[in-house]
Amino acid sequence: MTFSEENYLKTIYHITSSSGTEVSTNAIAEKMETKASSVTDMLKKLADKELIVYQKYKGVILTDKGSHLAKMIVRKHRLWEVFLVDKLHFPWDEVHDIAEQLEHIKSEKLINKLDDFLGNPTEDPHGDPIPDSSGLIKKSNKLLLSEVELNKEYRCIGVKDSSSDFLKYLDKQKISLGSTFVVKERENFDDTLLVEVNSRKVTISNKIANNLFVH
Amino acid sequence: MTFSEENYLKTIYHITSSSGTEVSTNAIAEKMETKASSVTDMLKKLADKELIVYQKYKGVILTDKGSHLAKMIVRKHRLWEVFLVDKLHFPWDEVHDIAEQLEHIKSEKLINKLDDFLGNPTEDPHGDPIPDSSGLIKKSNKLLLSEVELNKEYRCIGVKDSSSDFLKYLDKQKISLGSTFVVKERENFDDTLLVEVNSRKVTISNKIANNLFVH
DNA sequence: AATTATTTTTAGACAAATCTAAAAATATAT
DNA sequence: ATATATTTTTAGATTTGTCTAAAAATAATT
Ligand SMILES: [Mn+2]
Ligand SMILES: [Mn+2]
Ligand SMILES: [Mn+2]
Ligand SMILES: [Mn+2]
Repeated sequence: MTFSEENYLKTIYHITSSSGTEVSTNAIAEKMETKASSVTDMLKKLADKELIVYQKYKGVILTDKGSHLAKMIVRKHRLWEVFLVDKLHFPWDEVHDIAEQLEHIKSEKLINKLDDFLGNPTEDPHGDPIPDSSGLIKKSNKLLLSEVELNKEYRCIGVKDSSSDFLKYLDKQKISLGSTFVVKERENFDDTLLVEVNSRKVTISNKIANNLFVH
Repeated sequence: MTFSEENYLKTIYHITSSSGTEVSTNAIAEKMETKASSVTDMLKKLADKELIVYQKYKGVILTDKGSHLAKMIVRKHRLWEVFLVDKLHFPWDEVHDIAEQLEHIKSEKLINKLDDFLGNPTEDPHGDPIPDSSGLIKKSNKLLLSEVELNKEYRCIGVKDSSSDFLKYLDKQKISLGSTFVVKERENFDDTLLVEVNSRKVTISNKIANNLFVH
């Protein structure tokens, strides 16, 4: 598999797991910042290799084979992210781009040894689950901070958006995975929250609250 | 730079540092297992980028810029090899192929952090020197076991050939970097050596002795 | 139901990296 | 010095992944 094929597969996997249904040509093109015509070309190739089921104009879904391969790429991506943060002490907002490269390194033995070296982590630095070597994903029942009850204690377990901008904002507000949240007030007009973060009062907009997973 | 450009640059660097003079098209083609015509095409590209000095039919040499870039690729290759052996406990004969992939990962910050994480090693698992971040290489005065005096003690500090076959042979004979050698006898007919390896008597052919660096 | 808008696919072009076959330059041998 | 052999370069083709522009299919509106 080429880097390009792997990137398409991973993108289709990510869109599927949030939408659930068939993935459209345009949705792929948008996420990959490429043209729809390029996507169509690649879909034919992936269909030939039986990694996706593709019917003209109908969108695509991954086959079992394609889904497994996609999960293996995600596994590599997230394990490398753990390595970069835990071992090399990269800040969590700088690891994604490097992991985009490392996820294409081909060696099953390497990734399994890396997994052991890291202590078989189940989550990456952004709280996303790491598939195990057979593709199994431990899913946690997570809530968005925006949907949470007042005056109950929650722990931050992940971020929905892991853009550098958002992660740097969280650093500035001293919010990280493991922080405790108690929502004290919800402003009716714009759903802004008044939250105690590790007992420190912080005002959090609805947009921010919509991108923080808690438990 | 593309992977292909990096591989050509590295190959030219390696041939230069053993031969010293201009590198011929055919020498590159042979080492890269490709055709001379493909090499010519790439040489034009590298010359356009001022990474090599190229005159038709005259062979090539690296510019300062090209030489520095080549050393940075070698640096990455060897640091990753150290990581694989020291941290992930790969056997030393399995790391080269994986490092061939990892050497193309682009991030200066990554490689410098990796360097620190590994304790700034000066040599890779095969005894080859690791250029520092400015391209400086600490060179050691090493001898081949085949050229050594009788009844003097030497230490194994590197291998010239690092093919899997040779490294596995050394594992079988329990020879590794740091082993002590005392050559007791040299057979005149074929230069076979009788060597005490860590006080254990071993017969070593001339071909083997020609691929072991000692000090 | 017919028209308009959007999405998707096709057709054809292009850059990168490779190849084969042929031509040109250089090196070797008689 | 001439002929022969080797090395290197060019010419032209191929594969992969991309693009633009146009055509075809599907979806949304009137
Ligand atoms: Mn990521
Ligand atoms: Mn992540
Ligand atoms: Mn190597
Ligand atoms: Mn090495």
